[in-house]
Amino acid sequence: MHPTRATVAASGEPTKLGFRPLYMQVRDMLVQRMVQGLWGPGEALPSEQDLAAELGVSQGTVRKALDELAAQNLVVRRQGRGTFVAEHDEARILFQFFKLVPDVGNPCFPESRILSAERRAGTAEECIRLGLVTGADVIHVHRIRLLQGKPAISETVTLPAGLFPGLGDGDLIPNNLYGLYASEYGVTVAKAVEKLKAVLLAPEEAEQLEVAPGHPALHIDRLARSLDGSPVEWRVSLCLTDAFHYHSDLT
Amino acid sequence: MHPTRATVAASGEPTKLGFRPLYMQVRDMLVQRMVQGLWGPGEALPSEQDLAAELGVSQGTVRKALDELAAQNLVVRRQGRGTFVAEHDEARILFQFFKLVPDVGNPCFPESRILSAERRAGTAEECIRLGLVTGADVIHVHRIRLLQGKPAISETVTLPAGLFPGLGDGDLIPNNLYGLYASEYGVTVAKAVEKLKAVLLAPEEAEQLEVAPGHPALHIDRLARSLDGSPVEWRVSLCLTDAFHYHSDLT
DNA sequence: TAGTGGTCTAGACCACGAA
DNA sequence: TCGTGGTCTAGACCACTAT
Repeated sequence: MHPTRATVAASGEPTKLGFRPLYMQVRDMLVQRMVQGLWGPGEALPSEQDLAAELGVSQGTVRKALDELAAQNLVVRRQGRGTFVAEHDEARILFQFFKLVPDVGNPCFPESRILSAERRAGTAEECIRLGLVTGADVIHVHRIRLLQGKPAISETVTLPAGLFPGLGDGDLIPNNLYGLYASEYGVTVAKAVEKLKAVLLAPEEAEQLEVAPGHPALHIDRLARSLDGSPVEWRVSLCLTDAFHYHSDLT
Repeated sequence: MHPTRATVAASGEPTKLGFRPLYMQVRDMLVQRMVQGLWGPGEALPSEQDLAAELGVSQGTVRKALDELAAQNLVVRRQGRGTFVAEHDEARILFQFFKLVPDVGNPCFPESRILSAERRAGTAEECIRLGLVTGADVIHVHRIRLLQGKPAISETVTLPAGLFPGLGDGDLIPNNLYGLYASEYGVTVAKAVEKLKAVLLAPEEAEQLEVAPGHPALHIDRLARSLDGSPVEWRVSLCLTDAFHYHSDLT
């Protein structure tokens, strides 16, 4: 049925050195198809049996690939229904990407008040962080985010303009940006890295957040990456942590 | 070979309602044995074949159980050698439990300077956080931790005295506390939850960290839990984040 | 009832590490 | 050389969902 080492999708060479386990090849191919937008967020993937037949591997191998994708939150498996591409709905954002929760009460999604949105040449730092050539165009958004009705976060978002044509040109900018990236531009935020520091607010920042200058705030520097690992968004947030805290699970 | 639903370890009932998949039962039993100290940190577990034979399940079922434990960092699998109970060596602490890293350079383990260590009745808050009855004895340690040779963290650690008899009574308190808990008291820290806030340092705290009062600092409140989920340690850290940051992976 | 993912088994061969 | 975990297969039955 199979040679000693089958290679999915017949990449040509007999894969002597540098071969990879079949299930990893299957996993990578499935990711590739998601990147290409073959299946959009919320859509069902083919069944394990169908994928196995198409790729010429056993169902167990497809299953192991899908299990890994599920562990990375890239797909959601539902018994009796199928396997679906993960969506960036508010529930997922809340449990995966938004770590600021009230000291008392349940996690909640912040409202947004846009202060500015523009397209311009990126600064040196912006281009480096986003992996762009110096001087490439970026989209820059500044907004205040409210929790429990009060200003809690001053947030600046910087995006590669090439990935998001037309974003912010008069359009409304929705509260849930990752959902917009996915639905309008086919860009899926798959993971992010955050760097946290404690800082003092400058007068301007303090005014936006309606506290006194010199008030302490949590400074969060986040770089979000897409399915293929390329930088998609650089986001810097200044968070008031008087009634909230950043939740971190060490497992 | 097996009834419709085998139950590992013959817990008596035929497991009608509330039965659990075999691999979960196997996983829980393995955790139970680690809790009991049957295999100490760093020791090898029996091979998959041996465990399968002993428990009367297939090797695949044991494997799935072990894979889950490996995903939780409770065991480490090494091809060709065996499966080992995870240790709290500095490498693991560094990648799993110590998230404060230099802005430039590699993560490093902090040195410690003990300021106080005492055994006393716990405060109301301490007893609540640790799940103890009001007024139970706790061990309280206060130390300054140094990174790159300079004070960076003021840390207070509170433990249930009952779990750690004799700790701090003249003994040296090592740098790596989780290693001590495991090796001397058979208590394995398996996971923890942290709450982060930005605060201003009070005069006394500032003096200990050799900065000016009112300097911003990252306030980290950590509750660590053992294999069975019971609270083991409450730790509050005040961290200078001028040259360091807290690293958080969102995956 | 049909189709999906979830569990469990049995057996084969491979890659790695230690003796 | 042997024993370990790692990969892959094939097939069975179960639980859940939709129709």
